[in-house]
Amino acid sequence: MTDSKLYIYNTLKRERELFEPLHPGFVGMYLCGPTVYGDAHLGHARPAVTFDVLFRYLTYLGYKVRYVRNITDVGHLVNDADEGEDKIQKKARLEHLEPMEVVQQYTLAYHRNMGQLNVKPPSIEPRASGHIIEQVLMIEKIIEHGYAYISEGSVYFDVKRFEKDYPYGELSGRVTEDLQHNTRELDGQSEKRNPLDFALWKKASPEHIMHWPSPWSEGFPGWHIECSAMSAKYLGETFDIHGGGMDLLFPHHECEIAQSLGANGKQPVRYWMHNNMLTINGQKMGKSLNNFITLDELFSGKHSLLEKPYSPMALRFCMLQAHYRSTIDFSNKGLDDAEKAYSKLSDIYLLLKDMNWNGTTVNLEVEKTLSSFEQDCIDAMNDDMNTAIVLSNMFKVSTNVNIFSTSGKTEGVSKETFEKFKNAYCTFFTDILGLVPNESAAQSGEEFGNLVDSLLEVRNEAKKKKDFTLADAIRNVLSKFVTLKDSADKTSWKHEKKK
RNA sequence: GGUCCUGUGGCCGAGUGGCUAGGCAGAGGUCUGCAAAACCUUGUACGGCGGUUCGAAUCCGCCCGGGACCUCCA
Repeated sequence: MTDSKLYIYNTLKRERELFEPLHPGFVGMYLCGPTVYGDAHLGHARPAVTFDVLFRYLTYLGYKVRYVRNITDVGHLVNDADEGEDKIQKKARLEHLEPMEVVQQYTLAYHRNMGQLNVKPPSIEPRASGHIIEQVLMIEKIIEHGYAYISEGSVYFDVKRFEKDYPYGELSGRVTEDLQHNTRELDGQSEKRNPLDFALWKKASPEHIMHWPSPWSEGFPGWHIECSAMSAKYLGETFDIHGGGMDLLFPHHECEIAQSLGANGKQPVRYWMHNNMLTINGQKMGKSLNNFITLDELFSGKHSLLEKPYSPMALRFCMLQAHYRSTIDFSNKGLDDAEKAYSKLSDIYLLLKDMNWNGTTVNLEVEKTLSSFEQDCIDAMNDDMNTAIVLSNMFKVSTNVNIFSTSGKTEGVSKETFEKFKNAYCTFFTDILGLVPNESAAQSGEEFGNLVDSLLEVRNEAKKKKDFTLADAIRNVLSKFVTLKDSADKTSWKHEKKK
């Protein structure tokens, strides 16, 4: 357990594996990013936060990490009713905007939301539309190697042919024979030799606005090729970590593997990582179910299912409290709990940040608790990124910090251990888990702070004179804006957004 | 229908063949003019039925419930 090496669950192997990067000291990771045809919703937040924490942790471990997260701004079908119309094109028509205008608008919105969640920007954020050439070149290679065929100006991946040389379905545990029976009729099916074949390039129908020239037709790339082409370009034909939601396991990631093997003859990814999905009040989130919550709606509280606005950090915390491979159920109660719990750890952070060692004795138990804190957190992260245990460790030490704070003495701990612990707590809170401390007095603005302090002076005067009616009246007024904490000698306060 | 995951105390949510998860809520107490905050104490849970084992909530089988994917989806 304390062997202090990172183990991650590899979907390909279906077990935890020791993480060893291809090139010592360097890590290449790729995450399937958003399709920018609509507002970012709760579902976008999960992989973004999950792999943000991984990115941060790998960096903390000393790796030089290149993190690539794409923006999908071409292709992708909506559903049967849309007859294969390009998502982005459809939206553009509805809003009478240029497709790239829509892309820009939602890309900026996505970035804004990610910023609110304190998700770090990736090292490279490539766009599918900017890598048409790379995709065409990759398709050509696949054709050359005999794993794809041209049909009516479109190019399809030949799964049957591919299966003669490589296994297909390993990642998702699919057996092609079973899939045959369960495949539905889709647009363009007649052009395919086999229902399992998937498009690498699609000829654009006349009403398609977004299309590019290619050796086969004016058209657009297939649904899966962009990730293969862009990950290979920036991370190499084989790289370390590929992440995404479990829903992308099949067909998306399966197809990525097939394409890369077909083009380069190499397994593209060494560790496949998949975050689980989320539900709303126990139900799958989906537009048709009317429980689809965008991040803007969550942060503003403007959604019929929400009782109040929830802060980005409440959401982030909520996700960190669960393991990334478990489903998370969102509810007002769950978010309320997360908000309170987060606020508690945030208070501890703020107290600790400005605390200096001034102890006189060493208590074995306190010393032990605080000295093992850092290693306990590292062990938890090393165990397939168990952020829930990290948070649990943080709660365990919160009592110690509160006692230090109320007593004004860091009693029971050696200076060395205290410094190490303080540093570890702050590092894990902000740098690794990526939490931003709650708005403190200092951040509320000087004037606001002065006003509160002045009122508290009056209240303390009143208290001295035992005029509790006045003192309580002031407290009642203030409690609409801040939370007061009376201690023996002074009253501290915390700015909090009230319901 | 096929493939796979899952069922933990009031709620959320880790974990796991014998040793404390944690949070929220609740109860009692300390402090306090009162309250809040903080601190102390308190809960003996692992869907059901069998099996393996010295020992299972943890492994196996069956049953029941929930979910995901198989079609764009994070």
